Amino acid sequence: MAKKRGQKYEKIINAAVKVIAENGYHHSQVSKIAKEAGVADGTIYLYFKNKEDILISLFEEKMGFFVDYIKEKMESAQTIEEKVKTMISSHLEQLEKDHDLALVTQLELRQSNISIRMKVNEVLKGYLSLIDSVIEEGKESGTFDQAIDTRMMRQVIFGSIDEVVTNWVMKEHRYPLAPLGDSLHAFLMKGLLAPGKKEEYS
Amino acid sequence: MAKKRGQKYEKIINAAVKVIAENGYHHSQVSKIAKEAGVADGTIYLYFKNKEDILISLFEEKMGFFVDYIKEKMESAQTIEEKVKTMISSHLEQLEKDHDLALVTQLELRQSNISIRMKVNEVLKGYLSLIDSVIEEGKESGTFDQAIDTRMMRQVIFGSIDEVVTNWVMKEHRYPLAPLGDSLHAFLMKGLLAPGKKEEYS
Amino acid sequence: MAKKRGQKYEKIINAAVKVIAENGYHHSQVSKIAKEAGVADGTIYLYFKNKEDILISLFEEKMGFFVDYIKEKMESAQTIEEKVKTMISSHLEQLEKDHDLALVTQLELRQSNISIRMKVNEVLKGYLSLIDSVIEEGKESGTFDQAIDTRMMRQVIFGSIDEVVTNWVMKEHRYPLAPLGDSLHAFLMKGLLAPGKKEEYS
Amino acid sequence: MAKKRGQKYEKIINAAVKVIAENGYHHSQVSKIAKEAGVADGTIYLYFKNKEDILISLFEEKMGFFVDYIKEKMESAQTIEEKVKTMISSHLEQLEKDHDLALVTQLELRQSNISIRMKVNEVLKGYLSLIDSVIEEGKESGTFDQAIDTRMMRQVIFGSIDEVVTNWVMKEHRYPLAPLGDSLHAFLMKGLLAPGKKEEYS
DNA sequence: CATGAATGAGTCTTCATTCAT
DNA sequence: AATGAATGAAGACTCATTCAT
Repeated sequence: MAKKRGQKYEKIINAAVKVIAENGYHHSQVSKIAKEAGVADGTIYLYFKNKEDILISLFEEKMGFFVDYIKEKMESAQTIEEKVKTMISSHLEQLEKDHDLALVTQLELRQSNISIRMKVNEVLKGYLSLIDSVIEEGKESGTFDQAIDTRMMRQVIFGSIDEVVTNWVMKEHRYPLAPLGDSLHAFLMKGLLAPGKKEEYS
Repeated sequence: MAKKRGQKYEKIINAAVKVIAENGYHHSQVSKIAKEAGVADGTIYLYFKNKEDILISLFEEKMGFFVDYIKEKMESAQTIEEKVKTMISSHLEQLEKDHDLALVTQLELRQSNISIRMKVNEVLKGYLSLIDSVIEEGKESGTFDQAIDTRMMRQVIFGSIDEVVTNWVMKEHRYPLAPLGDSLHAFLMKGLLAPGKKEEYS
Repeated sequence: MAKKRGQKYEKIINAAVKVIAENGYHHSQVSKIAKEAGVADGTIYLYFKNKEDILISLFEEKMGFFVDYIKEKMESAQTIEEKVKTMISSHLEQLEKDHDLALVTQLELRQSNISIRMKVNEVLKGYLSLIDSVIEEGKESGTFDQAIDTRMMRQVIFGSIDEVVTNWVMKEHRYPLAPLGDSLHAFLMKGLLAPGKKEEYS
Repeated sequence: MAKKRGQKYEKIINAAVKVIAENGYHHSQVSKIAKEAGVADGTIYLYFKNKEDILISLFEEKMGFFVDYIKEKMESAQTIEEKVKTMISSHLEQLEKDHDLALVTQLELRQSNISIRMKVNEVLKGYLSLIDSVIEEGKESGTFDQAIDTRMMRQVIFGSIDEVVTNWVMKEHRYPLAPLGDSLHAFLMKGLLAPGKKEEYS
């Protein structure tokens, strides 16, 4: 029933981002999104099952591109340290480039109900797996401390970056975000590096 | 008008935690909270200005006690490392003890509208200041790296702990939370310690 | 149960007039009247059956005095014309003296429900009978036209005075009310006088 | 947003008149009006901003037609006396024809809050201006007494007619209303005519 | 007599979703 | 495929009144 493509599909997703960024999650009615997209209310339901589906699709679409971009950037990284650095910097860069998207993913979409947030977490798994694989690779190559609990470390890494971005959004993007990537990276590396590697890194 | 104390005040707050934990934020009607508290709907409004006020008061009340408990525990800590360890462990312990409260603060209350979340952030500031003061103290005593950006580090610490707790709640408390405090502490310390202190600590 | 006298009874009535004049009928809660009267909410119910009873009693009390005053003034009138003139002037004078009361009787109390207004009409009957008796007297003495329908004339007289007062209240008492009594009287007399009496009067 | 026309618009207005006439102002819930109109509750809000808007629109719609009808009838009147007579008779005739409307405009709508009544007064101004223009015309043509205060006379005329109608409604339409128009007219004319005109008129 | 904390019935309005055209 | 008018369920809050003290 709901076609997950077509130019109107894209139009509606982008309209949703704009409307939510401008009006806030709770003031973003389907009719407002339809108007912004230039379609009739009913048309929304030819492309999306329901309102929840718009939000989840929005996140899938944008986050899919988001993760793909990070992966692509990381491919040119040589060392594991560079990979971590690239991951952090491309995470920050992308969100800094699109204020609306940052506002929607960091603040507005988190006001949605549990069922949407569970689906959002599903989408996030791709990114979390990427982080996991980097940590594992570092541990296997001996660069990272073998004793590290991968899951916990992934939560720390993601939680740290996420908190930094959220604070930046809540401060209404009043300072540049990307520069924070360096100190964030430096800090995380200190915690990640294997005992013998510390000096090298320093 | 709204009396911020009395046994009914407490009863209503605790009823709100239970009802929200059981039904989710969006299905927690005032009448349901009143019923759980064993009072009439109208009685709620003798103690709270409106529904929003219940949620903010809930957070203030519980988070006030939460931070006080952490502060008290930290008083018996001798070294700065111990302080950080105590902070993390008492943060985790408290939430592990009260599953309902953890669910409400980590997931449900974050679905509320911006105005509530702004107030919640105000309340959180007490805790964030505590983290700041610990970092500053560590930097001044030479235990922590002087180069550390306090604000960013506070975000990393809070974001890490918060993410760990949120994951635990989302996994429906299926594993013990407190034990994660040690590795979290170990990791954060590695990032915090001043260059010369790393060996000592190890 | 409800005692229709005592100093608190008077206090509550006067408080009601003040509260309604200041806040409007629909924003005059029983608790507000109680506070203004300096008594507890529950005390109101020792003197009045219910809220409706306060309003009716207010009207009875004030209108009783109002009609008594007019009657008294009319006693010293010699001719029937003077009686009419005195009736109109003392009607206007009394309301001009007490802006709060005028506001309450002309505007606010008319927002009450039908059952109150029916009771209010009962109270008004005393005044309407007075008007009737003056008309009848005029007709019997030959001063007024015998052909006049007493009921209709009473409605015209009361309706005219009432409309003039209401307009004055709605214009926020911005002009003196009493002076209008003369032209009102002159007009009504022209309509009332018997054919042969017109010249005399002029 | 609110479309001020369409057959549903009319349906809802007429349903409101009927429901208010039958149940009284304070027992006329929006859902009751919707049911009577044969539409869903929500449909009301496609045509009216809110409940208040229904009542104001009702008055505007009906009173607009009411005044237009009187104006039209008055056009065929030759003399100024005939104009006054026509004005009074068509005022009474219209309300006598529609008992529900009379009940709503004379009693029920006056129980509404100040903001509605202010708007109602705005609508009434059209009628009051009409009365004013007749009085002015009579004064200019020498038929009416030049000394007459137009504003006061308008209040007397409107107040008299209004009181006569209100009494008729409160007596539950138990007697015919229109016949009262003649004596009302006769009375008002006596008061209005210029000194020299009285004999002519008689 | 007096208090005032507690009660609980009652209603307007929003907005996601449908479906006849 | 697209429209947009119509639907109708759902919930926070007020305030007159009571009654234990």
